[in-house]
Amino acid sequence: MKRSVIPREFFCRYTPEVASDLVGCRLVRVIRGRRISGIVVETEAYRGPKDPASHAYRGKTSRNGVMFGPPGHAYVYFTMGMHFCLNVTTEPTGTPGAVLLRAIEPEEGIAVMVKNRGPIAVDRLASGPGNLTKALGIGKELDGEDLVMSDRIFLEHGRMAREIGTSPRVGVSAGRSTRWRFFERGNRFVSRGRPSSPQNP
DNA sequence: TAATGGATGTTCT
DNA sequence: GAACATCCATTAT
Repeated sequence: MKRSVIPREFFCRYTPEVASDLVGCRLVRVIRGRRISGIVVETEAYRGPKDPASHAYRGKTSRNGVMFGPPGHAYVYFTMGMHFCLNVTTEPTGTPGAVLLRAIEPEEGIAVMVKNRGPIAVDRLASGPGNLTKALGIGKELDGEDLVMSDRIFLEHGRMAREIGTSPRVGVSAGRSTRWRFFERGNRFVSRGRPSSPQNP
Protein backbone atom coordinates (compact mmCIF):
# COMPACT_ATOMS: atom_id res chain seq x y z
CA MET A 1 0.00 0.00 0.00
CA LYS A 2 1.35 3.37 -1.01
CA ARG A 3 1.76 5.83 1.82
CA SER A 4 0.56 9.36 1.19
CA VAL A 5 2.84 10.91 3.82
CA ILE A 6 4.17 14.29 2.74
CA PRO A 7 7.88 14.04 1.78
CA ARG A 8 10.67 16.12 3.27
CA GLU A 9 11.16 18.21 0.12
CA PHE A 10 7.75 19.76 0.74
CA PHE A 11 9.02 21.41 3.94
CA CYS A 12 12.41 22.47 2.51
CA ARG A 13 11.10 25.75 1.03
CA TYR A 14 10.34 29.39 1.87
CA THR A 15 8.31 29.18 5.11
CA PRO A 16 5.24 31.31 4.18
CA GLU A 17 4.87 29.19 1.03
CA VAL A 18 4.92 25.97 3.09
CA ALA A 19 2.43 27.48 5.56
CA SER A 20 0.03 28.31 2.73
CA ASP A 21 0.37 24.88 1.11
CA LEU A 22 -0.21 23.07 4.43
CA VAL A 23 -3.81 24.32 4.49
CA GLY A 24 -5.79 21.33 3.19
CA CYS A 25 -3.29 18.70 4.33
CA ARG A 26 -4.29 16.09 6.91
CA LEU A 27 -2.60 15.99 10.34
CA VAL A 28 -2.59 12.46 11.79
CA ARG A 29 -1.88 11.50 15.43
CA VAL A 30 -1.71 7.81 16.36
CA ILE A 31 -2.33 6.76 19.98
CA ARG A 32 -2.38 3.04 20.86
CA GLY A 33 -2.89 2.16 17.20
CA ARG A 34 -5.88 4.46 16.73
CA ARG A 35 -5.88 7.33 14.26
CA ILE A 36 -6.93 10.80 15.36
CA SER A 37 -6.87 13.20 12.43
CA GLY A 38 -8.17 16.33 10.79
CA ILE A 39 -7.63 18.70 7.89
CA VAL A 40 -5.34 21.65 8.59
CA VAL A 41 -7.37 24.85 8.12
CA GLU A 42 -5.20 27.53 9.78
CA THR A 43 -1.40 28.10 9.99
CA GLU A 44 1.20 30.79 10.68
CA ALA A 45 4.76 31.18 9.35
CA TYR A 46 7.77 32.08 11.52
CA ARG A 47 11.30 32.60 10.20
CA GLY A 48 14.66 33.75 11.59
CA PRO A 49 16.78 36.84 12.24
CA LYS A 50 14.63 39.11 10.06
CA ASP A 51 11.34 38.09 11.75
CA PRO A 52 11.01 39.87 15.13
CA ALA A 53 7.98 37.74 16.08
CA SER A 54 9.92 34.47 15.80
CA HIS A 55 11.50 32.52 18.64
CA ALA A 56 14.57 32.24 16.39
CA TYR A 57 14.91 36.04 16.05
CA ARG A 58 17.68 36.30 18.66
CA GLY A 59 19.54 33.17 17.59
CA LYS A 60 19.65 29.56 18.69
CA THR A 61 18.77 28.60 22.28
CA SER A 62 18.03 25.31 24.03
CA ARG A 63 14.32 25.83 23.45
CA ASN A 64 14.24 26.73 19.77
CA GLY A 65 17.11 24.52 18.57
CA VAL A 66 14.77 22.31 16.53
CA MET A 67 13.92 25.31 14.31
CA PHE A 68 17.55 25.35 13.11
CA GLY A 69 17.61 21.62 12.34
CA PRO A 70 16.38 19.67 9.29
CA PRO A 71 12.93 20.37 7.80
CA GLY A 72 9.89 18.19 8.46
CA HIS A 73 10.33 17.85 12.23
CA ALA A 74 7.93 18.77 15.07
CA TYR A 75 8.79 21.81 17.23
CA VAL A 76 6.63 21.66 20.36
CA TYR A 77 6.89 24.28 23.09
CA PHE A 78 5.02 25.21 26.25
CA THR A 79 3.49 28.69 26.40
CA MET A 80 1.54 31.01 28.67
CA GLY A 81 1.88 28.60 31.58
CA MET A 82 -0.83 26.31 30.26
CA HIS A 83 -0.62 25.35 26.62
CA PHE A 84 1.52 23.50 24.12
CA CYS A 85 1.91 24.68 20.53
CA LEU A 86 2.77 22.42 17.58
CA ASN A 87 4.98 23.64 14.74
CA VAL A 88 6.53 21.98 11.68
CA THR A 89 10.12 22.94 10.83
CA THR A 90 10.91 24.31 7.37
CA GLU A 91 13.81 25.53 5.19
CA PRO A 92 17.18 23.75 4.77
CA THR A 93 19.17 22.55 7.78
CA GLY A 94 20.87 25.55 9.40
CA THR A 95 18.19 28.02 8.28
CA PRO A 96 15.59 28.57 11.03
CA GLY A 97 11.89 28.36 10.14
CA ALA A 98 8.65 26.79 11.35
CA VAL A 99 4.92 26.73 10.65
CA LEU A 100 2.54 26.94 13.63
CA LEU A 101 -0.53 24.72 13.19
CA ARG A 102 -3.43 26.72 14.65
CA ALA A 103 -6.56 24.71 13.80
CA ILE A 104 -7.82 21.49 12.20
CA GLU A 105 -11.19 20.28 10.98
CA PRO A 106 -11.66 16.95 12.85
CA GLU A 107 -12.17 13.78 10.77
CA GLU A 108 -11.13 10.56 12.55
CA GLY A 109 -11.12 9.90 16.33
CA ILE A 110 -13.55 12.65 17.26
CA ALA A 111 -14.62 10.70 20.37
CA VAL A 112 -11.02 10.74 21.63
CA MET A 113 -10.77 14.50 21.06
CA VAL A 114 -13.97 15.05 23.01
CA LYS A 115 -12.55 12.95 25.84
CA ASN A 116 -9.37 15.08 25.86
CA ARG A 117 -11.18 18.42 25.65
CA GLY A 118 -14.48 17.87 27.42
CA PRO A 119 -17.99 18.18 26.03
CA ILE A 120 -17.84 21.14 23.68
CA ALA A 121 -18.95 21.88 20.11
CA VAL A 122 -17.06 19.97 17.39
CA ASP A 123 -16.11 23.18 15.58
CA ARG A 124 -14.13 24.29 18.64
CA LEU A 125 -12.46 20.95 19.45
CA ALA A 126 -9.13 21.74 17.77
CA SER A 127 -9.59 25.44 16.99
CA GLY A 128 -6.62 27.44 18.33
CA PRO A 129 -3.05 26.16 18.85
CA GLY A 130 -3.50 25.25 22.53
CA ASN A 131 -6.79 23.49 21.89
CA LEU A 132 -5.35 21.55 18.95
CA THR A 133 -2.50 20.04 20.99
CA LYS A 134 -4.82 19.19 23.87
CA ALA A 135 -7.34 17.48 21.56
CA LEU A 136 -4.61 15.38 19.92
CA GLY A 137 -2.71 14.57 23.13
CA ILE A 138 0.46 16.37 22.03
CA GLY A 139 3.11 17.37 24.59
CA LYS A 140 6.81 18.09 24.72
CA GLU A 141 7.63 14.39 24.39
CA LEU A 142 7.00 14.94 20.66
CA ASP A 143 9.42 17.89 20.43
CA GLY A 144 11.95 17.03 17.71
CA GLU A 145 9.90 14.13 16.28
CA ASP A 146 10.59 13.46 12.58
CA LEU A 147 7.20 13.86 10.88
CA VAL A 148 8.42 12.10 7.73
CA MET A 149 9.51 8.90 9.52
CA SER A 150 7.30 8.83 12.65
CA ASP A 151 4.35 6.51 13.14
CA ARG A 152 3.07 8.59 16.10
CA ILE A 153 2.42 11.87 14.29
CA PHE A 154 2.71 12.83 10.61
CA LEU A 155 1.11 14.74 7.74
CA GLU A 156 -0.70 13.29 4.69
CA HIS A 157 -2.08 14.71 1.48
CA GLY A 158 -5.65 15.72 2.31
CA ARG A 159 -7.98 17.68 0.08
CA MET A 160 -7.81 20.84 -1.99
CA ALA A 161 -8.45 23.98 0.06
CA ARG A 162 -11.25 26.08 -1.41
CA GLU A 163 -9.63 29.47 -1.10
CA ILE A 164 -6.76 30.66 1.08
CA GLY A 165 -7.16 33.87 3.09
CA THR A 166 -4.33 35.76 4.82
CA SER A 167 -4.04 38.11 7.81
CA PRO A 168 -1.46 39.38 10.30
CA ARG A 169 -0.41 36.76 12.85
CA VAL A 170 -2.45 36.37 16.02
CA GLY A 171 -1.18 37.25 19.48
CA VAL A 172 2.15 38.75 18.46
CA SER A 173 3.15 42.34 19.16
CA ALA A 174 6.08 42.41 16.72
CA GLY A 175 5.96 41.75 13.00
CA ARG A 176 2.46 43.08 12.44
CA SER A 177 3.29 44.22 8.92
CA THR A 178 3.60 40.70 7.50
CA ARG A 179 0.44 38.77 6.64
CA TRP A 180 1.80 35.34 7.48
CA ARG A 181 -1.38 33.79 8.86
CA PHE A 182 -3.07 31.50 6.33
CA PHE A 183 -6.52 29.92 6.58
CA GLU A 184 -9.26 28.38 4.46
CA ARG A 185 -11.69 31.20 3.78
CA GLY A 186 -15.14 30.66 5.24
CA ASN A 187 -14.23 27.47 7.13
CA ARG A 188 -16.00 27.41 10.50
CA PHE A 189 -13.21 25.43 12.22
CA VAL A 190 -10.78 28.36 11.89
CA SER A 191 -10.11 30.04 15.25
CA ARG A 192 -11.22 33.64 15.56
CA GLY A 193 -7.90 34.61 17.01
CA ARG A 194 -8.90 37.88 18.54
CA PRO A 195 -12.43 39.04 19.32
CA SER A 196 -13.97 40.96 16.44
CA SER A 197 -11.03 40.59 14.10
CA PRO A 198 -12.33 40.41 10.54
CA GLN A 199 -12.09 36.84 9.31
CA ASN A 200 -12.42 37.68 5.62
CA PRO A 201 -10.34 40.83 5.19
C1' DT B 1 -21.58 40.98 20.83
C1' DA B 2 -17.26 43.22 22.48
C1' DA B 3 -13.80 44.08 25.74
C1' DT B 4 -11.19 42.84 29.96
C1' DG B 5 -8.35 40.24 33.01
C1' DG B 6 -6.84 35.98 35.58
C1' DA B 7 -4.65 31.40 35.58
C1' DT B 8 -0.05 29.56 35.30
C1' DG B 9 5.07 28.34 34.41
C1' DT B 10 9.05 28.46 31.29
C1' DT B 11 12.54 31.20 29.14
C1' DC B 12 15.53 34.87 28.64
C1' DT B 13 17.39 39.59 30.09
C1' DG C 1 11.85 40.28 37.10
C1' DA C 2 9.46 40.74 32.68
C1' DA C 3 7.57 38.84 28.73
C1' DC C 4 5.12 35.42 26.48
C1' DA C 5 3.16 32.54 18.96
C1' DT C 6 -3.23 31.24 24.83
C1' DC C 7 -7.85 30.26 26.52
C1' DC C 8 -12.05 31.21 28.73
C1' DA C 9 -15.13 33.20 32.15
C1' DT C 10 -16.88 37.45 33.54
C1' DT C 11 -18.37 42.07 32.80
C1' DA C 12 -20.18 45.85 30.30
C1' DT C 13 -22.89 47.50 26.29
